[in-house]
Amino acid sequence: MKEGPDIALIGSLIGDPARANMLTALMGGRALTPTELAAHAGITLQTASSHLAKLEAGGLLTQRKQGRHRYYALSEDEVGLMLESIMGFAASHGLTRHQPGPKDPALRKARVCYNHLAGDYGVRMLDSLVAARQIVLTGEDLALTDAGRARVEALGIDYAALKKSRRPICRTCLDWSERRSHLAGSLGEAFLTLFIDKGWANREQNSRAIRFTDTGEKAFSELFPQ
Amino acid sequence: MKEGPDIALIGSLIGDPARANMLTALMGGRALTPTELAAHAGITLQTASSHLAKLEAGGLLTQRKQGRHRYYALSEDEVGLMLESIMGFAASHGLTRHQPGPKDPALRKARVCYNHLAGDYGVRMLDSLVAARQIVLTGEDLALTDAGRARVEALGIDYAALKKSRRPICRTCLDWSERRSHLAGSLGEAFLTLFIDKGWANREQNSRAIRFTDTGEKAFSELFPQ
DNA sequence: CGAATGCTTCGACTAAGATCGAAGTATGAA
DNA sequence: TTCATACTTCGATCTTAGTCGAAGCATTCG
Repeated sequence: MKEGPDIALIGSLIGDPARANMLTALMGGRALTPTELAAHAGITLQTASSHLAKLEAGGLLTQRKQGRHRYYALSEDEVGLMLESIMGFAASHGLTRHQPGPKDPALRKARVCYNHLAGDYGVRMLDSLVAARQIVLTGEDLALTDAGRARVEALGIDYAALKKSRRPICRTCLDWSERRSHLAGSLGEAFLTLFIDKGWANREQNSRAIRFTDTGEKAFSELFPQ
Repeated sequence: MKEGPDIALIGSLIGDPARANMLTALMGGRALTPTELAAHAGITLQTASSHLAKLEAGGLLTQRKQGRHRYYALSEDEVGLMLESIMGFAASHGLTRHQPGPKDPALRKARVCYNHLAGDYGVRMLDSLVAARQIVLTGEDLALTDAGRARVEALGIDYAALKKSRRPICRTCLDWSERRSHLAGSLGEAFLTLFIDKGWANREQNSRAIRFTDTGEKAFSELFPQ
């Protein structure tokens, strides 16, 4: 009868507070167990289990069994992008669940957006790459230039491996705190992994915040001048 | 207690089937009355009225009184972008409400995405503008080049007026049928208005589909070669 | 082999909210 | 003024689904 995709199903999955809390926790990028997710949502394990089954059936989550643990994670990049776009709208209307506290500035400075860097630092990184003509817009969203590719490989990122996968290498993702775009896609993920592997940045426990070390700050500023 | 924006509230607003149907109808770009929206959703006027009040309180809709009619519309571009991103996810998981019928190809070819052109034609238009270097990526998403500006003004679009408003002129919007970006923002809206004013294209009644006339097809192909 | 941990399933309770009939308000037309 | 249209508010009903206790699998460890 109606035309177009069914958004009500997805909306109702996101619309329950317990499920929304779990999804927000999973935006931190780590795979989490039902027990951990139940704690995040403030509900019992039984209830969490039923929610997780629904989220998985709806295609938002995937699970991986490992011993007697089950690890849940967001199923695709698209899920992260979709959630971030909803967060963007919610934030712009003052719909926040937290009283602005000490954690807030840290989140705005640098945080994980599922698997890549977001916040002020994420936006600065993309700006800098574009200013240096290492990334440009093509028909299919963003693309690495030859210069960009050389730069990326010099940093030790395996470009060939990214190329092989069917995932888009570069994507834009709308930042809810900055209200501008930052870099997502497999390259975005590779950059964040690089920063952490090099010891330039650390993920905070139970938070989406990313804390840069002093050397990390310096390296980041040199790599991505403003 | 939790950090980050409250996505549950927005999700629950979108999550009710009746409200989702109304929002989808409003993605057609026309402002609609409660009576019309009730018909789209298949509910009585009383129920629709209560839903519309909630959507307005949540910031998704605005209303404009005109005589004894009330016209509801999506409140901002952001709402359209958010809904389209959810539709993108839903469509990629086969969550469609319609049995693929004769209307479907028309929608994929060209349709309204709130206030701008989407579908194959929307994507082709952005591709062509980028290939001709009339639009490029800057730090802040897309931007018109000088060449692009001249082109736009030659077509009769009032660039100065677009510039004055606080709305972004160019924006990307992820297309759910093509799964690539097309042009949103005030320029995207201006282009669609132009096509309709020139008689190149018409909006179908009660549908998001856009039908190009023969002269419209020809003009479009010349303006935006592949 | 128990015993313990991690998780799911079942069943019953409860509360939130979607729905509509009926009545009330506002605008416009005759 | 009177009637009609468009919409909102109120109140009652009823379904849906979120919740947790209890019990049941599965896996690991001693």
